Amino acid sequence: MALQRPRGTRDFGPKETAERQRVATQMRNTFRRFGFQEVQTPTFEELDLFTAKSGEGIVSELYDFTDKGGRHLTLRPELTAPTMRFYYNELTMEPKPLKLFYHANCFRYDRPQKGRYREFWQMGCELVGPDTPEAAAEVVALGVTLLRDTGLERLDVRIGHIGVLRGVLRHLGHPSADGRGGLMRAIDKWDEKAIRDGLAEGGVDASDIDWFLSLRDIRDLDGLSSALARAEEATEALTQLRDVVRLAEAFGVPPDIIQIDPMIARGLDYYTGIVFEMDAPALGAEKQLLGGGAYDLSSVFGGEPVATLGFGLGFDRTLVALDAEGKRPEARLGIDVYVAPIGDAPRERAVLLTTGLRRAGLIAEVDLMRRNPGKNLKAADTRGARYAILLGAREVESGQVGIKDLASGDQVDVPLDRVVEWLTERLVPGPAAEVPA
RNA sequence: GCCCGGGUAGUGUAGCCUGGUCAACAUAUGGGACUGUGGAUCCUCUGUGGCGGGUUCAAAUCCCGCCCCGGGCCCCA
Repeated sequence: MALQRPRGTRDFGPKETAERQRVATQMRNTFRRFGFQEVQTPTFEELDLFTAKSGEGIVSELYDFTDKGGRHLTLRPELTAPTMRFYYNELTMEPKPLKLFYHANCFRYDRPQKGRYREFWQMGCELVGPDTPEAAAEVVALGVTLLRDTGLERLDVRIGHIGVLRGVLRHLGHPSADGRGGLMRAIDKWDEKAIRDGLAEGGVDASDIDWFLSLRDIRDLDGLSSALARAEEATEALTQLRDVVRLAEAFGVPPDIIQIDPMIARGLDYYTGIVFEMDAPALGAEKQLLGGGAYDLSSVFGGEPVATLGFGLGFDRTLVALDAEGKRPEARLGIDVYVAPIGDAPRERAVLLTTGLRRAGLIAEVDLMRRNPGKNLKAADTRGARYAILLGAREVESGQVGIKDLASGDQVDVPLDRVVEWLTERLVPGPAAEVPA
């Protein structure tokens, strides 16, 4: 084959498409139960949208291009920036809280790995307006509910607050206390050497550096409070973090899966408060499923500052995690009924019958290949049909057709004008009818 | 960008180390026979070495480059 699909992209067959669709539908329903509404934005955007948000450095990982009008564009690498662009363009006067979610394909020029593709699907949401612990807690709970409702059992949730980290740095007199620059990245990756170097450059003495490094191992709120008693600069953020965790439990998050992680920095400049990440321990190197927090992109868009919370979720990776746990839904692609004419004479009658079945809402197929009865039964079986209808000249004559239950092999005669009724009674709701929309 | 392992009909495998007797087996699909239930059975067509180069009398087999897949590093807005 000379023509191949591009690296890092995938084709999805009927079965896989149905399975993905089913998980997606499940997730959409969860978003809706939390009061979020789905939006769509363009597949490509102005290049500047993403460089303004994330810096020039990201261009090497973008599918950017120049169109025939000389515009610098790029396929979207993520959906937060487009959604917030949409907000600042057209939605600023919508009633608050504004709850938006999305599910769409994104593109990054990366080295493909397990659960990581050049074209991938992201789900996510933005909650615009409220700056309260309830809002943050609801978003965290939404993320957890979303993943657990798919059937995923093992999930690690780590939650922190940028203000805690910044408060500590301010307490230590470090100039990166606004949360910018290489030190934050070193903390996010927890590169001890780089952290030591970074803190020392900022004039932090050795004993304080050791104290800072020791904070990472504290994974509960009480322990953190006593450890940070000396750093008043972090107190307010710590109080907020405590409120959010408490409320998240009230919003339905099982208490035992939350870990406090004061050192989540998300490697980004625009986070302002609560930050969180969720991992599937069943996965290897690419185990992070979801990440988000409270942020402010108003400077990028030049609009009024507005409190915003959101997260992005790797949809493909979530499916890999479900596979790893053996929880991926099995899609059934079967049809309800297969109509097999016997001989050429009743062919049109068979088509008319099929039309009637379809109008009644059944998934019905009729033989298109003029097979003999034996081959047709096999074909019906291959297509996963629950029933086959045998319709020959004799049946047309007597006004009865044979309906064969393909699982049991039992066959009964049913009057032609009662076929739809007979099948509908037995098939709705049947397994084949559960095939997701 | 780096390291490791792979790539044989649509699918699943065998052969590779030790070059020739090799392109095979299963299954699936298409066509046909059996003339109305044969979901069977039988016959049969099609289809294969990722791509390119090298070594050799001879390459699926050995060597090199590239492409793609998988695992890991880096990155991950």
